[in-house]
Amino acid sequence: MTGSADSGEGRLPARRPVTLRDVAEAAGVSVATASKALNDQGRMTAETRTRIREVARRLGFRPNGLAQSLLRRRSFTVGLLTNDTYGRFSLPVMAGISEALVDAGVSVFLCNVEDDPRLGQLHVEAMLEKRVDGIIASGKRLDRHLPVTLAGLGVPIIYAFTEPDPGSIAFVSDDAQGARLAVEHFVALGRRRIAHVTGPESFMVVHQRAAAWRAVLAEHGLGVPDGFYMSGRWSERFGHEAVAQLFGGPGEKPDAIFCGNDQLARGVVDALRERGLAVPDDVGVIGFDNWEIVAAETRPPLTSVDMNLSALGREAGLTLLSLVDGKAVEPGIRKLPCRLVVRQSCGRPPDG
Amino acid sequence: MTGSADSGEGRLPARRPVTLRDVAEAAGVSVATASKALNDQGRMTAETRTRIREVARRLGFRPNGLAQSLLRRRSFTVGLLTNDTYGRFSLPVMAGISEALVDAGVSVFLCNVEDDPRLGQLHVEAMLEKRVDGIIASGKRLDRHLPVTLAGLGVPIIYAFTEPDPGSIAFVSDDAQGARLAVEHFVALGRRRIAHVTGPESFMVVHQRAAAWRAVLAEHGLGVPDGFYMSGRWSERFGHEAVAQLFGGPGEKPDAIFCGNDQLARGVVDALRERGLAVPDDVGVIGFDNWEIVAAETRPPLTSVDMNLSALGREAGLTLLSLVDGKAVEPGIRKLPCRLVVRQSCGRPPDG
DNA sequence: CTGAAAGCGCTTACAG
DNA sequence: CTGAAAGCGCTTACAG
Repeated sequence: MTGSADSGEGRLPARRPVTLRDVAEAAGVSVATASKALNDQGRMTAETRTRIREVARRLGFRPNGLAQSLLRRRSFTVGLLTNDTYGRFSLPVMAGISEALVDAGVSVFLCNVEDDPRLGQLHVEAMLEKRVDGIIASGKRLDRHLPVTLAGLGVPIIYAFTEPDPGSIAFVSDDAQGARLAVEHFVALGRRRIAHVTGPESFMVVHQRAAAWRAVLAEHGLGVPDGFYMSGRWSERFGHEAVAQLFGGPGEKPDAIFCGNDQLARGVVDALRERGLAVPDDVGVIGFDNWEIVAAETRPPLTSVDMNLSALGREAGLTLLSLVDGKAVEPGIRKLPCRLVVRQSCGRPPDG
Repeated sequence: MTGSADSGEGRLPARRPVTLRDVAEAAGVSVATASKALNDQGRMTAETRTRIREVARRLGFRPNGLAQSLLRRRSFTVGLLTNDTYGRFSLPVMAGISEALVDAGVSVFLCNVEDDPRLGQLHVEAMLEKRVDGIIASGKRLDRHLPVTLAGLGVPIIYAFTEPDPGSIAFVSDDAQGARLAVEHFVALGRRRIAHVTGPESFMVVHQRAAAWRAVLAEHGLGVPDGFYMSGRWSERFGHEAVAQLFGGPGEKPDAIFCGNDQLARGVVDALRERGLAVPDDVGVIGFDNWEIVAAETRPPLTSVDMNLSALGREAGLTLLSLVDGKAVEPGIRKLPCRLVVRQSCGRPPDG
């Protein structure tokens, strides 16, 4: 049969997309009727409806979302502002957001603003002109602003890991709870001299995690010997330096080290091994971030606190959707729980 | 002065955006005139034009991009399909693409398809409905397809690090050239027994880099002793295993090791140190990828081949823009050059 | 120099 | 049961 319609027709790039009008003409009805047939609106004979649908299918009709959006005053797009394109934090968050939204037919504009106000401005302008239904501002730290002003834009906004405007909604992991998980795990394993090696004190999370570490120790009647708290850089190198200090001098030595991130933990584990100390038998180590590629390659593989970033992204996405739908959402900072991923660096249970 | 217009007016989220009609009414002209005034079209007294502009500015008018796009048949959006959201390859590529496009007023839809055909389908549908001007398909390997069919979509497409459809345009780094850079650097440094430790042979790049390594050696009259080529996994662990084999048995020992990625190189460097071999004095090491966070923390810091991913992304973005503008672009696979980032693991020049 | 009209591709009351 | 009309917010010939 010649002329039979197959989905391969029309591979020329320059062709005009088929419009509703094309469908209507081919089916011998008005555009209005065609529209209603395809959207399950109005009343018409089942026969007419299926015939129109059949024609639409055959022609490869795909409604123009631009026209629909104009009418509905809803673009089914949201903007994702981020300053962490190279980093590993935003990624799982972005994946979670995207996953939550794609099923609602909502697409995400990726707006990498780094720390450049010009880029921020540019992207915000573009988003607004494209009439995004909402914005997610995603960063690396709750205590730092993105290089943009988002207040009073007239668009729903959700913040994730970045400083929110007053009265808005922000998502962040519960760092204190995450840290408790790690330290309590050590305690349950029978460790009694638990040190903490972490990043610079200019980071809010450094204080939150350290406070939780101290609190758990206190709750169990454990002390913090001099030098058991070490704040420095977020680097393997500082992990090495910390071990040199912790084990180099006189005084009490730790039997466990809770680290502020996985890179520190990696440095700590390597340094311990180089000193002839066994991990976890002599010293247990737990990291933070559960950065798979570091945690899994550490020898032994690293136990680490996972911030559930992609679940957090999903939550953020769904909450934005609620906001867009006009639902009322309580403002404030929502702290989502972390989980401990146990590998081999922390030690086995006493009865294991 | 009461009623003076300030940019802070209207912070209520539910307010209607101001339209061109609002501007026209406020300025006492027709919408047509208002449009022309703002777009520098048509002829009118300079006075009228500036007055209209002033009104628009005062009202905070921002043209509705949806309406403009409908008319222009150009949405000023492109879709970025990727299956590497968690990985480190797509990121710099995405950043480069985004950077190239933002200045042209083009926004990027982030479409994470992982390896799921359902997700692929979903995102392609969404992009098509939203009338993207073009698509960039970005992956991890030129020898693997994304889980989507992109042929015959009627939209310009650029491929980056993923298998292109026949007759289309793809960007990828020049792996052979990158490998040559590394091996020639070793040769220039006076190394004569250069081994190659790399990933699985199921990867096309493994063959391309290995061939270049062999070619450079041959050009300099250098041989490949038995066991100097080791193909395994892309992991630190395999780096360790490789060193154990290279230095554990009898036979000739390498004075340089070119590694297929930075994780391998990291494993190799660590293993060499553990054996008491000095890097770079006894054995030079060069990695591939220039994954900053690994390369910089290796002791000593790793010399590595950089694929210039973000420049590649920029090229891909600009090329897509040309296609969208209807310019003819030669199809084929474009290989973009790598560069060698010299740190300390490869050794200093003989005269250094 | 300015405005009325038509139209981008669709949807939604409202008639008939 | 189906269609004509109005309209989303804009732009662009075309009149005047």
